[in-house]
Amino acid sequence: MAKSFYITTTLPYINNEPHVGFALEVVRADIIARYHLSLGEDVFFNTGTDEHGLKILQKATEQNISPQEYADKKSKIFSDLIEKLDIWPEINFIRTTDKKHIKAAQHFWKICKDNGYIYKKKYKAKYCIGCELEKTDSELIAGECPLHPGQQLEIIEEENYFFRFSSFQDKLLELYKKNPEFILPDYRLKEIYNFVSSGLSDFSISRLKDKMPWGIEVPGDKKQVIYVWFDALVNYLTAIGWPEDMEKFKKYWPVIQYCGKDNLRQQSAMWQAMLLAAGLSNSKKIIINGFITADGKKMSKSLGNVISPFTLIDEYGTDALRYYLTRHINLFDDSDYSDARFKEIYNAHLANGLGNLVSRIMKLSSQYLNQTPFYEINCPEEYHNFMNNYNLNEAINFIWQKIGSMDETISVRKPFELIKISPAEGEKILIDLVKDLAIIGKMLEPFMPKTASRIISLVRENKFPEQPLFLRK
RNA sequence: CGCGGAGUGGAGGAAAGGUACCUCGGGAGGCUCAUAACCUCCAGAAGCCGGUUCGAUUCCGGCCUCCGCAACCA
Repeated sequence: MAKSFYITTTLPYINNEPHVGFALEVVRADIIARYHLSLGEDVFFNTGTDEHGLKILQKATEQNISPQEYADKKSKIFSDLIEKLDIWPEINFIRTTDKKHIKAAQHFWKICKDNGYIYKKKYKAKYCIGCELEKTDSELIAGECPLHPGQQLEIIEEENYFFRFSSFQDKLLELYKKNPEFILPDYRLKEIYNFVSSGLSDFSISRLKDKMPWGIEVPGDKKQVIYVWFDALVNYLTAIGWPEDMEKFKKYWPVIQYCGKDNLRQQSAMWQAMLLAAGLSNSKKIIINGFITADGKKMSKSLGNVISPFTLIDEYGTDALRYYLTRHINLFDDSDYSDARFKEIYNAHLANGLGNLVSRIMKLSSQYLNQTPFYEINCPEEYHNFMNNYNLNEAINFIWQKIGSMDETISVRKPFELIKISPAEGEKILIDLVKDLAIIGKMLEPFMPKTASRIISLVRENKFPEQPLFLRK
């Protein structure tokens, strides 16, 4: 039986348009998924949308539609993006408003409750009458709401369910110690270790339905809904059939997760504690991406510098975006984006680099070789090592090094000249070049699926590309 | 001392205890298979101050500067 492989992204919250950071996450996960597919593994790849909670309710109210309508509309945009990014078509797209997920989340709650990790408690919240919203301390400046300075905050008391996060400190620390590679990169493991070491407080996992009806009802309490985080995280289980199809679940669990650095705590501490509370085994690995900044600043709606993946795809094409995200965004640290840089990279590496190389080789090949040799294409060992270690950056660097050395070979060994003087020698060089080009195509498959298949079929049919692979911009 | 990250040629990035690499840009030459593409060569760099070391840009400490995060914010 084929080895199984389960990978997921975080579910983006649908209060805003998808931005390029989510594209980064899903593209990277897709590359890993496609790579494991190419190894013949039985891959389950999950993404979707996180759709409950106050912000969604507010947005829907603003637009005068029901939260479900709002969610349907927004979720569609995300699934369209998945398609446009050329993500593996068999990806599972889960919505936290799916019936199956709602049932699973409630079931998960019950187990945690039965195991004694959920309890009811009164808790005090600060409420700003101006905003008509609860405020957390971190939102306040000098004890006042920054939007309504001088106004007294009201203290309200509310009864909520709490999760005994505090019970899991030792178990979490043990998890981190035992699995030094549980989190990538290692400094994020250190970060979360410090956080958990410093002590954990229980957190609220429900909301009063009167105040916030847009959520999954707490089992056995019609007055409360499950807090959106607690519900959303369960999707990683629901996606692979839990709890109904335990056979499927056992086949794929545990999961490899991609997430942004803002999700470190939720994914690698809270979620892991939740799994322990439900008696399930922990995730296999969590890979933490950095952020993409825009011209040096954090992307935000108020700054108006949010980069839309749709715009980039329309301008440069899907594979160009996939290339940019994997090669020119740091694997783990923050990286800056600018339009000028994207264009520069597009022209230098895709048009002048890869695209031009394909043209020059295939021109020679189609002109001088009767047919291209059929080889079984095997990727070099180094490539596999990088891919198996999730080191997409090094893997793709390796490909471009190869491209560079092939350009050099053509200039230095001049097959275009040799073929006229000494056909046998010229042919031999050409055959090697074509063969290497096929390997490039093969290695590019997970990264740039369309481009890769174009290269491979050009080689196979021994054709000169009528349209350049990447037009100069 | 809340936690963490970063300061490398004109720009953006990488690596490494001992000739600092890549891309873009600048300069010079070459080639003609190719998308005015490609190849070769040249100029140009490590925030500041200490320490460890035969030797540090790399390790350690301090300072300065920048940037995240600070949990019920999804």
